[in-house]
Amino acid sequence: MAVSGNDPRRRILLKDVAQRANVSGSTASRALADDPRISLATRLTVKAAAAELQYVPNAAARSLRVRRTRTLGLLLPDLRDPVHGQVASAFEQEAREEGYCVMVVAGERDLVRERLALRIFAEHGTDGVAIVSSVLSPKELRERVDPDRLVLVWPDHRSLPRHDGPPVPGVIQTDDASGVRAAVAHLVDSGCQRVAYVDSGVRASNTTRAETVAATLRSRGIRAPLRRFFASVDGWRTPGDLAAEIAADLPEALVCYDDQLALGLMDALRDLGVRVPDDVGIVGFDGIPYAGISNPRLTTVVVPSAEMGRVAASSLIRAIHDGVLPEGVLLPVEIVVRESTRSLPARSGQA
Amino acid sequence: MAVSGNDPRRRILLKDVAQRANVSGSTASRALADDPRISLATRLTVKAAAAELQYVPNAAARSLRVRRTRTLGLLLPDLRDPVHGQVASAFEQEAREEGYCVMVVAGERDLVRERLALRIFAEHGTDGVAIVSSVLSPKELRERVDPDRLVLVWPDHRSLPRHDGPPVPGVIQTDDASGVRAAVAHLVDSGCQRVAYVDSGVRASNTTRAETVAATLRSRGIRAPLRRFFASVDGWRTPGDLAAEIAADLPEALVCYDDQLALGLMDALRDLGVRVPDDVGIVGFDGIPYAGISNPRLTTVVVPSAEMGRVAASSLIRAIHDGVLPEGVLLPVEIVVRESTRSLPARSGQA
DNA sequence: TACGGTTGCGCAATCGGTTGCTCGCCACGG
DNA sequence: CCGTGGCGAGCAACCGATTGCGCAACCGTA
Repeated sequence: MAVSGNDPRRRILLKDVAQRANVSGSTASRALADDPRISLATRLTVKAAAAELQYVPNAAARSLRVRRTRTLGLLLPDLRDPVHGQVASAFEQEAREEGYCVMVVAGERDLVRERLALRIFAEHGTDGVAIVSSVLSPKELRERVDPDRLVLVWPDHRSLPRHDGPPVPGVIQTDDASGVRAAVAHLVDSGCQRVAYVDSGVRASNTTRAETVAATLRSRGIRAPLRRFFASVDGWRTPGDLAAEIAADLPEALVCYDDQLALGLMDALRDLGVRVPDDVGIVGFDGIPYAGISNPRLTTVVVPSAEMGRVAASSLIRAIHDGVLPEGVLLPVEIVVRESTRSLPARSGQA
Repeated sequence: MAVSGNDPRRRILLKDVAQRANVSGSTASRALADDPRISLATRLTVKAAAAELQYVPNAAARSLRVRRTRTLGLLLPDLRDPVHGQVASAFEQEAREEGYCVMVVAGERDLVRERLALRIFAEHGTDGVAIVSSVLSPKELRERVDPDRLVLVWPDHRSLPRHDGPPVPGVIQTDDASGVRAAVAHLVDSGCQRVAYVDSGVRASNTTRAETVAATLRSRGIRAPLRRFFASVDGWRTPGDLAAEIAADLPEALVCYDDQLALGLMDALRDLGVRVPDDVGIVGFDGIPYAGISNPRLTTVVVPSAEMGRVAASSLIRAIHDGVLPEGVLLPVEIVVRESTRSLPARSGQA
């Protein structure tokens, strides 16, 4: 019948704790904050009272007063794909360990939703905001969010200044270019001449990787223009269609925009009787877990997704505390050679 | 030099809006809330002022007064794996569409961290909490969180009342048992007699699935006791070790705890020269995207992860509005037969 | 006994919206 | 001409914690 306490389940306030400890609210507050002006004895009494009453402070009241929420906003395109999952996971973990909690919004690569997210962060007074691969321009982002409390996580540097310049404060990138170069170099070293690039074609803006592929091929003395494929034209296209187009005139190797694409393509190629790596070599990008256990296992450029999330959170927190953004970071990537590009040298001038 | 406004970049308050609209703060507040007691003209004036000044209300102040935060807490074990990523994604999306935002914490299957998460939710005054596969008991959860504002998402029903009873309010489950039955039935129909179950062995608590496998086999007239394997004993074990143990005396088919395990196992078995499905059939569980493009493609019991997240959020929100928890939900699962169990009938009594 | 210096604690203002109650004003009917 | 009703808007309290400032008690010392 009666609830466990004698009160009608009312939430415990600081004032209740104070009352129980026979001190004022101010003293209780200071005691819980270990203010040295409060005697040790009083502090212990107050803490004991708080524990007994199961006092839980009201974050809204506190943040109203102190103008900090110990909350971070995380805006990313999607929580479903492995890369962003990794980033979000590491970000949340790092934040949590520093005593911050995370408000996460998936912007779904939509301008309106992303703007809304930023507004929500503003309303809730997040102490800082991290943005992963936004469709908003860095310029607009910095207008809408205090730039000193903002870190940009740009796994690929779409619409960001090329990272071959000096690092931009608050921007965390991966060294895509050298990853792509390593991938192409690996293919060329394996004897491939006819390398093609398969772009997600979500937006043609990201021509950087294709350019890097082309440049690397040229630097290796391969003169033929780079063939390019697009995983999606005008919004949609099945992996089967893409595979068919590729199979119609098979290159020796494919560099794919990311692992997801590479794996899907491998699957579709299998349906067409195209063997990997015997008929065509494939390289992915990202290093998602499934790249390591696919059949054949996928050669890929591993980007440190978790590290990105971690660094993003710790940079942001440092920015909050010091008031100044840490230098930008360019994280290294690493090529991992697996079966999908093995035994390539066995093949030479066929067709 | 000077910032864009004439003010020293001070945050815009309601009072500023009121001033600009020549009304009092109360009127401004009511106007922005479309209170019918305020004349239309005044409302428009106030809204215009708010828009011009780019007014952003302070959520802390508001929730302090109205005792609602329009924030939901989401506690899950991990953001990295595809299933929880799906759940989180759908939860966040649904919440966002209803005007709530989500505070997410990964509990990492750790008692302390999960309790801490609940406390954080309490401090921040989340209007509701959703918990996915906690290691805390439902009893403890309901003690620490207002049970009327709590939904439990239990993809497998570990330590929850078996779902063959009446649905429990606020509990969202999947119909695991019938999924497992369908999987086993499929194998038996394909001519398999010697079916084994491969458990994640994170905790031996989840014997339910193994029991269901065993019971289904018995009901199909197969008398031999069920062989069980464990993907982890005492915390760690490589897929290779597991595969070796299995390969040493190969069953005809393996039912795996989940897709991740199944895919890892397939990979490890391939190293041992064991062919799937020719030497052994494999069934997974969850229906993660990669199950559909693995080689061979994985037969699996598809659970509606996104649906779980969506339903969790909408149930929670309904609970918040109506003050009473919607009935529990048991979501259907579906077996999808793919290559990893194909051509099984071709094989019969070999060793 | 008186006095300066600590030490320990409480008063009351404050953070920024929200809302119950009240009040002024105008129109209309008696 | 005055009473009444309704509409539109403002005053001030309130949500719950934090904190600047001040005060009282107590110490030791002269």
